[in-house]
Formats: sequence, C-alpha cells, structure tokens
Amino acid sequence: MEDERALLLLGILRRQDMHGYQLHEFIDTNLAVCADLKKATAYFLLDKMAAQGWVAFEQTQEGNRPPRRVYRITPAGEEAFQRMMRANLTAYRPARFPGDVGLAFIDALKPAEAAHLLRQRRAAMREALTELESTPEHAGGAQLIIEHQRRHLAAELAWLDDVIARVEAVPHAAPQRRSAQPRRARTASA
Amino acid sequence: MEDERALLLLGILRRQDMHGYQLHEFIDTNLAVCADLKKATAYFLLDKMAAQGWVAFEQTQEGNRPPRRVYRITPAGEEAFQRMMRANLTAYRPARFPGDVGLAFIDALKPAEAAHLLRQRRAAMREALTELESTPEHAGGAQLIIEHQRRHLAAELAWLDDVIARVEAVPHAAPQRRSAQPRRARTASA
DNA sequence: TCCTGATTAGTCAATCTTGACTAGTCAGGA
DNA sequence: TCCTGACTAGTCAAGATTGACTAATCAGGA
Repeated sequence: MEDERALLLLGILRRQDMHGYQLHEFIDTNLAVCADLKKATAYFLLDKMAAQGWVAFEQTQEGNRPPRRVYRITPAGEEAFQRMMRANLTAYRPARFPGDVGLAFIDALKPAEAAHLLRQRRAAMREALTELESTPEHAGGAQLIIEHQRRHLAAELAWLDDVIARVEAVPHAAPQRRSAQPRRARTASA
Repeated sequence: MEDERALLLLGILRRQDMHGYQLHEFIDTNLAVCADLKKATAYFLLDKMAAQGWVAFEQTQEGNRPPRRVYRITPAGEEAFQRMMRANLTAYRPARFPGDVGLAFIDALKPAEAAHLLRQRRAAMREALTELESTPEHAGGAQLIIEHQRRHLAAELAWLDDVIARVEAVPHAAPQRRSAQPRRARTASA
C-alpha cells in the first residue's frame, strides 16, 4: 500500500485524531486539489492501515447513532509516514493529462472543428483559473498546492493557445486507414 | 464506460485493426506519455466494448498458439469515438500531481532536510526533461503530447525552484498537535 | 542439436474503488 | 407538533484494476 493515499491519511491523523467521516470531509473541503478520496475508499484504507498497525482506533458511541471509530496514528504509523514522505518528496512521476488522449487523435477531426472545441476547453480553463485566483487563504495548509495549480493552469493556457494555432494551420489531410498487418506486425514503421 | 481509456482504444482501432496484445504493446511503446493501460485492463475493456457493440473481433489461430482476437471498430464504435472525442477536447479537468501530497505536509520535516529531498526531485525532473528533449519524431502521432510534457516539465522545474527557496526561508516552527475535538468538530477554524 | 532466456498471447484470483444504500439526527417552516 | 430535506456515519455488492501465472514460440549460443 506504498501509496500516496496512505501518506495523505497519515499526514492528517498526525495533526489530529479523527474518525472516518471527518477525515473524508476534511480532505474533500481542504485538500480536494491534490486528492479525490471517496468515502468508501477512505474506510477501506483505514481498515488496512489499522491491520498494518499504522493507526489505532477507539470506538465511541453517542445515543444510538452508528458508532464512530476515532483513529490516531501509532509509532509505526509515524515511521511509515516519515519513510513515505521522503519517498514522495524525492521522486518525480510525470503527470498524466486526461486531455492528451484527445489530442493524440486530433487528426480525426476537421481542423476548424477541432479548433472550435479546443477554444471551449480554453474557456473552461480560464474560468478555473479565475476561480483559483479568488481562493482565499486556505485552512488545510494547501496554499502551496493551490499555487502549484495556478501556475500549472497558466502554463496550460499558453500551451493550449499554441496548439489551437497549430491545429488551425494544418490542412485537413484525411488519414488513410491501414488494415491489419499480415503477421509480425511491429509497431515501428520503416 | 465514458472513459478516456475507451477513447484511446477506439482511436487506435480506428487507424488499424489489432489484437489485444498488439494494442497493449502499441500503447506502451507509442502512447506511454498519455496512458498507462495494463495488459489485463486492456483485455477487460475490449470485452466490455465488444459487449457494447463498439468493436467486433474475429478469432484467428496459428499452430497451437493461443487464439488471437483481432478487433476492429464498428459503426457504433465510430459514433462513440466521435462523441467522446468532442467531450474530451471540450472539457478541462484539473490535473492531479502525486508530489503535491508530500508538499501538503512539508512542515513535518526540518526545512533543511525538506530542501535537500526536493533537490533530489529536481534532479530527477531535469533528467526526465533531458530525456524528453532527445526523443526523436514519434511514430504513434504523439508529437503534440510529448511537447506538452516538455512544456509542463519546464514549468514544474521553475516552480520547484521557487518552492525550495521558500522552504529554506521558513524557520522550523514545530507544529503542535491538537487532540480530537470534543464534538461538532468543523473543518473551518475561526 | 539442445538448452536458455526473451517474446507473444492471454487468463485469473486477489485487491481496490465506487455508487447506491441504510439509518439516525437535526433545523426550521407549516 | 409534525414533516421535509439536509447532515452525519458508515456498509455493501458490483465493477475495475493489477500482479502473477500459463504456455507456446523463437533466436541464438554451447
């Protein structure tokens, strides 16, 4: 489970004991920019981490509400946190952009339409940027990450402008379709 | 399954009929920058897409190798491709960066060590950039995406420099731990 | 020729993720 | 007071993803 989600949960529990629901709420409202952890997944991970001995919990009950498990980090958990923290800060994994898949097949569309669609994306990006720009100081300690997003978005915007210009410049050469190669089909073409 | 993976598979099959293994190889060698589709997942998705009627296959056998299913896109698949293509190009979903999680808890480390670790990340990033820079013209039509990665990496590098400087400037104020709040614990603080 | 390790092709059980569900509580309007 | 819709807290079965496995073929060296 050497996953960034575990790092996330441990990092929060390190600062404050919490029960599952509270943990999910916290992430959803304060750290949504860097993680999308569904409620059910959070519970699943907490179970696993408890089995690992990284967290421990205490069952509490109020009235006849469902009992809550209040989790706290254990010494083993702290150790894991320190280890994963170092791994996370040291490594670089290239980011994947969902929008890239479409760009890989951009030649399937007429340049004019492609440009039109991309301009809609541009508008969505600009809106996201404006919204980020108006984000106030953040309680969850996510200022750094918000700024990262801001910077990234600005770069994306510039890049997209470039792409649009390039797409518009291309005359639409309908790509011809090759049928299945006979055998030994290698991906490289001569 | 309105997923970018389906768009990816359809986009490739649109250009050329392929069997499962071939499809996975193609993605792995030509489109790794924008997708990481495991072999087993590819087969799973192809099954589903066949059930949807987006692709059809023809079983072929050679000697007593395991039989191969050669997939081709159907008219319904082409329709789905066009639809998903438009959705993909139009929308903007903010990217998530795995490294951000660590930054959210950067105050857990002494500034000096944090800076040291981040410098290692910087080195890894620089190496990735050099490698990208030396990538030759790409057969899979991924030039646009490779350039995207290049641009993004350059921006990341600049940003990381900023972060390192900022981290180094902070005197290490050990953050105190709050214990669980008594009740009605809201995430916002006054 | 025979052996070894790489490549081709695909399957499967175990694990992870998710949307939908249960069920009690609470605030405020009719 | 009673009803409604939102909030709190967590569970569950269905669906998705993965690493590990099987099994044949092939290239090339001993």
